[in-house]
Amino acid sequence: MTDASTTSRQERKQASHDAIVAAAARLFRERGIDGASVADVMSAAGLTHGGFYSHFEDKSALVAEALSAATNHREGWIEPRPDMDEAAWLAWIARRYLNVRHRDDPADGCPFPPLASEIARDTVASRRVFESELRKSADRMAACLGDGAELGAQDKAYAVLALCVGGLMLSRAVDDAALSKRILRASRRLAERAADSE
Amino acid sequence: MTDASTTSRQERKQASHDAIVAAAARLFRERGIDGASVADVMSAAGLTHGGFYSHFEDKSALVAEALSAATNHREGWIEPRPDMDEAAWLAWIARRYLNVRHRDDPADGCPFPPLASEIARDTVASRRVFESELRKSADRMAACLGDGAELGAQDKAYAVLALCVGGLMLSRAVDDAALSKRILRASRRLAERAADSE
DNA sequence: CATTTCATATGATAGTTATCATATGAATGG
DNA sequence: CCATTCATATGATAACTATCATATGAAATG
Repeated sequence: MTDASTTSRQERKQASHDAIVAAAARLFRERGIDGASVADVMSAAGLTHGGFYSHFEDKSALVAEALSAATNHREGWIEPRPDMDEAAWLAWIARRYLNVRHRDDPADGCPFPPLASEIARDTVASRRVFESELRKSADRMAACLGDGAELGAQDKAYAVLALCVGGLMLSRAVDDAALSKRILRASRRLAERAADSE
Repeated sequence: MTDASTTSRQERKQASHDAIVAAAARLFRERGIDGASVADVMSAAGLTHGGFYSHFEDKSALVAEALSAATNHREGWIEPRPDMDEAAWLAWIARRYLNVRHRDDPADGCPFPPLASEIARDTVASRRVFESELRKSADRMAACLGDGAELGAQDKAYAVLALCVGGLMLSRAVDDAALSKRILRASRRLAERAADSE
């Protein structure tokens, strides 16, 4: 119960915990929640399946932590750019999100598009985490936007997030590369129109 | 091999086939593809699991047919309204889609939000069907829109679809009812801005 | 150094899954 | 009517799932 020497055992457990969450964050985004089993996650974390339940209550608890970890890891994607006006910033942020590199790398990308529909059917706890992470993203985005007559900065943020999430999802669900790019580009253009030019 | 009397056997098989597809279209939208087993679907269609493989090659073939059936069933949601100008039509169509009734009834709603992310990981065949159905929706929508300077009617259609799909998905993934409504409302407002007012 | 603790591994369990094989019984076609 | 076809039911299979129980071996403690 000493304090100064936080034991190596605790540290190792924490390291395992983090490895499990990191592996889950990648696998869930890549294959979906149902598509990645507990054993898959544990093995991707370099462990065996048995120890899982000494780290998490159940799979859904892991879902919540993994979702949180994935968004925190990507927190920086919404950045203020004082050199830009609102329209330019929207064009910039939309381009940062709606592009083929992001489309083709779900494991490292935004967790909202691949996970939102499964989270919608998951536990209340998971939905609360999703909500909290979405709020954070919207707040960060709103700080870069101005209030317009019909649409406040917060509202703009939620709408632009919806557009980004939907655009990326649709671009991943079609087969034709040209159409996929078209969806990305068209969504970027509409995002710019969230700006109020007064 | 007579023609006039299309035998009752064929008719019954077709009826069963249709019942399976209809049940799948509902269940997949409600629970996701992984969330509805072949046996679940067959039982919802009033049949037992065994006969499934005399109707479909495999589960993925059913996914493709169910997706197609669901979109065809909802084909009418995109309607021309010659009495409205572009902005009014966009406000009207967005309101028709982004509302709490639709949000709370996925089994009868648009299949894109609940299925897109799973389809993105499914077979090429499924993605082709998704693409084809998305194209149909976009074409119908584009016919009600005008070409603008930066955004053609088709592009507007894809962007508005992305916004609708994303907005509905996010509104389903959060727990707080007020936030959910806010997402719907904000997305509707942004949809109106797809209009070119010249 | 002996003992206890505990993180993880190994090994079950019960349930679910997609898929296949065979049985049944009604509709067909001679 | 008898023989055949065939849509569907019943029943099996092998793989996979989340979860739990116990074993093991290294670290912590006295």
